[in-house]
Amino acid sequence: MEGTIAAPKPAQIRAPKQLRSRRTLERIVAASLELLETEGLTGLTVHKVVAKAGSSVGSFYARFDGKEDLLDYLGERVWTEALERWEVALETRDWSTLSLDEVVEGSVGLLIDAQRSRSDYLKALDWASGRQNDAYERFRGELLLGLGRLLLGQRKSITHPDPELAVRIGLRAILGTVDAEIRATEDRLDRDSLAAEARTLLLGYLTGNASPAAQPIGVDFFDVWG
Amino acid sequence: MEGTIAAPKPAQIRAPKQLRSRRTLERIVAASLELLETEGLTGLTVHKVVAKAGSSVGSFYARFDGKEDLLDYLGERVWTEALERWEVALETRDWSTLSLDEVVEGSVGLLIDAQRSRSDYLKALDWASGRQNDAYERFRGELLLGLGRLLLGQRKSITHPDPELAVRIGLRAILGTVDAEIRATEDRLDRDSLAAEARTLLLGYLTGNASPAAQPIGVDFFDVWG
DNA sequence: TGTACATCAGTGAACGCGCGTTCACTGATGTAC
DNA sequence: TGTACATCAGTGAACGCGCGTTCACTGATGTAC
Repeated sequence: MEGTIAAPKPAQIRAPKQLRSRRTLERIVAASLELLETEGLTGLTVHKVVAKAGSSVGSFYARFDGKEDLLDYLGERVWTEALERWEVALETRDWSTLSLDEVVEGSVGLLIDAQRSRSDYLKALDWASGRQNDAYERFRGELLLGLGRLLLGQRKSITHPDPELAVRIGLRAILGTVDAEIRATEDRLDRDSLAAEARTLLLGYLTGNASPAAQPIGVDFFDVWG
Repeated sequence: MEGTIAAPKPAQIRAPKQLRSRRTLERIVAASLELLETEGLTGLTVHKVVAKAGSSVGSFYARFDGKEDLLDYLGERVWTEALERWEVALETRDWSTLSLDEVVEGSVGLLIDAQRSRSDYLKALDWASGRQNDAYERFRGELLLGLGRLLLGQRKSITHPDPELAVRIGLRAILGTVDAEIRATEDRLDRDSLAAEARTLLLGYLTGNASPAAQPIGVDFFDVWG
């Protein structure tokens, strides 16, 4: 729970200079994401992508140096967009006026919604590739860092002897629970129950007070994820 | 948290009938696991495997119908072995005489050691393939199921209004934390600190009593993972 | 113990497919005067 | 407005590499009498 995140990693492509080629690029990106979600990483071939996008291999290589670059670019796009939404979600509210209880509730909600909104991509690319995860790790790092700061803002209310450690462990625990629920194929807990349990868990760990949720703040308030 | 796990899935190969070919098979398995850990799933090709194993493609296809079968077989081997160790670990002790506190401590230790011992394989194959995870999911399911039963054996000490749910969520949270720690490349928490925090977290969630670890049972007691 | 035969095990050159990538070419858009 | 030229965009046949897989063959081990 320190400094900033690893290297930026450009993910550079030859930028389109006309509207026409920008559209082609967008079609290629869209086709790639679709293929990733339907057929997984193995099904993602350059030929299939350009066929689905109604383009051609030549056009593809006019933008990207190779397939590798496509993967980088996709990750970059998906996660920077997620990051933007995330920042909006954080800035929407003045967290300093809230109690720890409320911060926990808000954090848990944000975390759940953020992960849920990317679950398709997660399943397709990140849980499946094991290499192209840089952008995701960065996003995940930002989530944990941002929420960690929020929670540590309520430091006086945290009774755990090592608040930094507690926040780090506690957030990871919740993130793990959320990921597991998202991956689950059956008996999936609905969002609000999940949020309530995660809140109880985190609050109990931080303060030693695990009383069940008093009065939910209202979950939709935090919902900025399509 | 119910019934038993999905379909068995045979992962059948043409069994060796002489010592010589059994040895060859073992060399192929060992070489595959090594390649998986050093070069990842992409680096695992039949030619490389047999070269590293000091065998030949013909020998390979005498055992396996194809590469797909190798993956199945590897997963089967790794996780059934893990499962056997796991069962030994469970049966080593009479859990019914322990308090909830002790059961939590023991469970947490088992979970951590089980996951840590497989972390290389997890990184190489399961977090990287996204398809061959059946065997791992089965193992993971057994972990959660077995520990869930243990914890629910102390049902009276659990104050959470829905003990089944609490156990399920709580265990997933810990598993998530452990996975995250294993994946971490820097600032990795040492095993005992991780165990202590996980214990506090789980116990607090289940009972509302998050007092820091009174007296560790002795972590080595549960250590059956090389 | 020896001989004949069947089965098991191992070898590596060869094949073919699919993939990523290149390239010579045509067409569209922008710019200079 | 028109003409000439440069740059951008797009096309798809072709190439070559690496991979999974096959196959004809040699050698080792087991079995029957």
